[in-house]
Amino acid sequence: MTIKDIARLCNVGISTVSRAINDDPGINPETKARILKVIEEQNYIPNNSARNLKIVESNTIALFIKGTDNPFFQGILRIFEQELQKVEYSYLIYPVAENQDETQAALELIKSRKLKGIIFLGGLMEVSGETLDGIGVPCVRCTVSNPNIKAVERDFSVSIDDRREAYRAVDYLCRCGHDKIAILAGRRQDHSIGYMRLQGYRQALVDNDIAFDPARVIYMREDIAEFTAENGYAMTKELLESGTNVTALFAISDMMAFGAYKAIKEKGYRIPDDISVIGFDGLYLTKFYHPSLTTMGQPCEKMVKASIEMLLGAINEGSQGEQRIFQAELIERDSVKRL
Amino acid sequence: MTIKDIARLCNVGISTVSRAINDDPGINPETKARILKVIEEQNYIPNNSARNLKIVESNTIALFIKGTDNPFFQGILRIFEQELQKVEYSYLIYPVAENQDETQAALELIKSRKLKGIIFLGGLMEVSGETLDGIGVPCVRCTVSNPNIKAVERDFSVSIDDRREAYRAVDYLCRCGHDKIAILAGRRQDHSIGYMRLQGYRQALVDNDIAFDPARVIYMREDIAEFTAENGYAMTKELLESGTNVTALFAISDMMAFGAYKAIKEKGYRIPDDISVIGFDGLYLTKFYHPSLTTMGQPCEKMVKASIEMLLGAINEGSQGEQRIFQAELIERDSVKRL
DNA sequence: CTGAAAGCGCTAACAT
DNA sequence: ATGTTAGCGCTTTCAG
Repeated sequence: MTIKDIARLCNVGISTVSRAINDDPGINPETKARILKVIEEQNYIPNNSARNLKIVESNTIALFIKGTDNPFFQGILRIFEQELQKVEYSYLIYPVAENQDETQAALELIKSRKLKGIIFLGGLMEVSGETLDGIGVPCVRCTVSNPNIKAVERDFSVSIDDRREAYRAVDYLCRCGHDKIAILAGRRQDHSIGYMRLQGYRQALVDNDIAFDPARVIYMREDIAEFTAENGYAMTKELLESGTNVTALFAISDMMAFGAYKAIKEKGYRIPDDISVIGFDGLYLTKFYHPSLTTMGQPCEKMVKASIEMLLGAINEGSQGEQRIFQAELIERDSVKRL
Repeated sequence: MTIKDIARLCNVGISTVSRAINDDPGINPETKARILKVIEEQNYIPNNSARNLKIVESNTIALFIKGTDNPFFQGILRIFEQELQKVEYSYLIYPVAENQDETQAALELIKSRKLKGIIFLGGLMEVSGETLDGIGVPCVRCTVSNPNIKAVERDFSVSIDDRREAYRAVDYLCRCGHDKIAILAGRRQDHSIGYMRLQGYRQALVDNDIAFDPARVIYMREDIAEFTAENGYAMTKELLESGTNVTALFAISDMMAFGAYKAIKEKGYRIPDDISVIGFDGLYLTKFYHPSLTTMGQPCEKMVKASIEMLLGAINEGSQGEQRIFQAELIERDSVKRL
């Protein structure tokens, strides 16, 4: 069943059918109704590939997401879906596999779907601004902060300052009277958020006149998936069994904090009485742990809105590249004790 | 940059370029290398819409997923991604929005991408087998058990028997000596899994000579999202404040059990000493709650593999429709006390 | 307001 | 081994 068949069935030309489908103003309402009826009856569905091939421009933007299993992204994705509805562009969500090259996929989709712009969620940690520029349509990277990338003219990104927010988390612990603070850090060779959050931790210690103790830095296990509860659990167990004296724990992700909870409780310690815990991200479930987890909440809604706003600005007004850094919110709950 | 441009640049015909791109055996390796080099240099990317328009058949199957924010699906999705890699078909993941009609989307994609088959994850609760049959390519519904749908010839589905597994969960509670068992159930008007799991609960009570007490059935709150920790929290609070005597709690989803944990602990009760809790689904995080949550684990890996197997069977051998029902696994952990 | 016709970029016969 | 050509199903001038 093609447009031709419908045309024949209706005794009209195919362009008239096309007009009916595409809400073209210049068509007799009666003809249109008649055609639409036949289309309905015949269960005809236009072939999108053919349409995409022909059209010169679409009003489509895409959201690429790498790491659909990242719970932090899931919350963000939800907000995106909600916000993108409000926009005059149609959108498409493209989950990219861990080992897949999103730049390549982007190029492909831009061609075949005539994309107007792209938002990248996750991935692209190491990619240069030039590469992004080479994509040809405006791109904004959401929640990716990589200070190693120098900005180019049309580089858009929204993120938090990982170093500063980690600093704030640890500083908060210090101000609560803690001075034996451990960190559940990233992998040893991490140069991205894991590294930056560790930097923030160290600086906070310095500024609070607390000596840095390498024994209180637990690096992520290489043999377990990154940023998971499982890893946090193993790391915390390692810490607890090392006998290192600790009154508070900064986990660089909430998931890891959940793992830490488990390890701490298993050892019979109480949170926050024996060990205080602070997380990072502001996951939905932080409220539903006991005690509820104090955490640095990322301003997801703001970041999502900014991402969309920047992309539309770039598309519609050709605005200049911009790095927008948002402030996280310290969500004080019940997992940190004031000494 | 089109195939034509590449052809001109290489001084060959476009079909030769096409052959180079598509690994056609009948092409001089040197020519091919030369063309590929130019393609590389020029950053040429074939237009997929044009290709899809032209090709008669693809070897693509699609995974439609409705409810990307459902944590249970996330685990499944992960397994799917892993398993689909091993298959001789290429695949595509299509997240469908809550309000979107997946049947329509399916029809569209089948046309434009020449899909060979589809696996539906979530959604389609109410859809008839006939509708599915009308889609034209084999479809398998994964994790959707709806006894109201009568099977048609080419109806494929894999699921668990919600009624039976709920029965087993509650029966386990009974065998542990509990007779004051509450259920965190689905919405009042639920006719799907919520209803079936409630049925299983009631039957288990009957078979264990326990009187049914309506006060021990808490229906999901209408004003809160379904199956969430938040809802489970509110429901459990309601239960606890009602003064109803309860020694064990069956939550029809793990997320709701997480919410229940929170409510129970807030009231100062201990799990499992004061109240035992059993969940349903077997989420990753059940291990990382304290105490770890006893739950009816859905056999995700088996279900995923079966889904793929059935779909390929239908595609390759035109096999008959089939409803495959798997058994859940009672994962005994630390949240249920033997009285 | 409607129809005819020219491609969009590509693949797949069919020739050479 | 390579080139030529006819469409795939649709949108979009351009005429009527």
